[in-house]
Amino acid sequence: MGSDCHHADGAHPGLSGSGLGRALDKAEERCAHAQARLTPPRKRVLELLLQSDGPLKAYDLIAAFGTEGQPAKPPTVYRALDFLERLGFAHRIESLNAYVPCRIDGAGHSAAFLICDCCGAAAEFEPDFGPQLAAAERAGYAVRAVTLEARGLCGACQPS
Amino acid sequence: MGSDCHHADGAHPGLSGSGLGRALDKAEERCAHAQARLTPPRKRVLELLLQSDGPLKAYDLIAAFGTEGQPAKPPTVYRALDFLERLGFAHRIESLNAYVPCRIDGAGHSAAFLICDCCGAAAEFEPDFGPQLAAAERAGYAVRAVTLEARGLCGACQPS
DNA sequence: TACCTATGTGTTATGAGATAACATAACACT
DNA sequence: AGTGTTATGTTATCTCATAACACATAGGTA
Repeated sequence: MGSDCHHADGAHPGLSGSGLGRALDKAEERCAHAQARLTPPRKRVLELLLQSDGPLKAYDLIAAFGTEGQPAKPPTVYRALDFLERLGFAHRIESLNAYVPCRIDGAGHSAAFLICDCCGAAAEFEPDFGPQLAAAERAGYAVRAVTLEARGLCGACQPS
Repeated sequence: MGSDCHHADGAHPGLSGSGLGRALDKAEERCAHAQARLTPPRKRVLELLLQSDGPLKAYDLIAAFGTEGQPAKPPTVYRALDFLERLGFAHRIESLNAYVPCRIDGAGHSAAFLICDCCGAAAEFEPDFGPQLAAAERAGYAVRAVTLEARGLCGACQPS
């Protein structure tokens, strides 16, 4: 689980029990608003992401998908991930080939992460893309989504 | 190269002739300074990147590597790319699984791109990561490298 | 010179990540 | 019920990237 080092994991702890239930209920609600369906495979993948303490690889999700230990087929999970990303419930962390649930309410399609190269934690933070969007506008680009990934060491993993 | 659409390619044009030679000479020089060696495979990969009009996939480089049409072996190219990234001569664009030569003098290990989802152009721009670095500091992270990728449409590909 | 150690290269094989293509099923509207 | 649309199941395959090990070359140093 995201912990390749001896340090405390500075990441978001996974949800469980009623916290998890509430998060899934909220997702259902948001889907209803958006005329989208949180079908069983989609819900299952979201649940796995929410339960996790850190970024999950697609094949981790595939392996963990079945409740009796049977894995999913890759397209099942990749389709669910597409959906969850489209609706802003999850983000792909490109530099990790991994996925996390969105931690920021209504963050749309943009996201920013602080990624610890030691413990694997990926902390999502509120993106302020002001200067970058200004630069894009100057260049005549119409920006649809922005992702930022900062690699380094989290507080717990720094030499001190 | 990089043009999947009917629009003009807004990207950097590839270098050739003396422009290419000058860029490679400059790279040699920077290597000498850094006590690093721009060996033949490394130079060849850099040359291919510089010649291209747009981002190149690793396997494009592998295919184009040999001057008589023989491909390289994957590790040859991946090692050269590692080197070029380490020295700041090239960047990997994560959301494209592709590589570009660095267009910004002495940009270090951080980079920002405007990526056109229509024509595939990837324009590097001068990153101003002020707000993000401030946020990282508040969170106690020691940031080593930042990459930003903005997806959208370049000027030429917008509906108008 | 002869040796040693770092670093870089060549080669085979394989592991990880993602998608194409097509059949079937469920929904939602009339 | 009939029809269009959206989602799922399934097989196979494609693309991307690295492990592991043998060999070669550069540069330092006794």
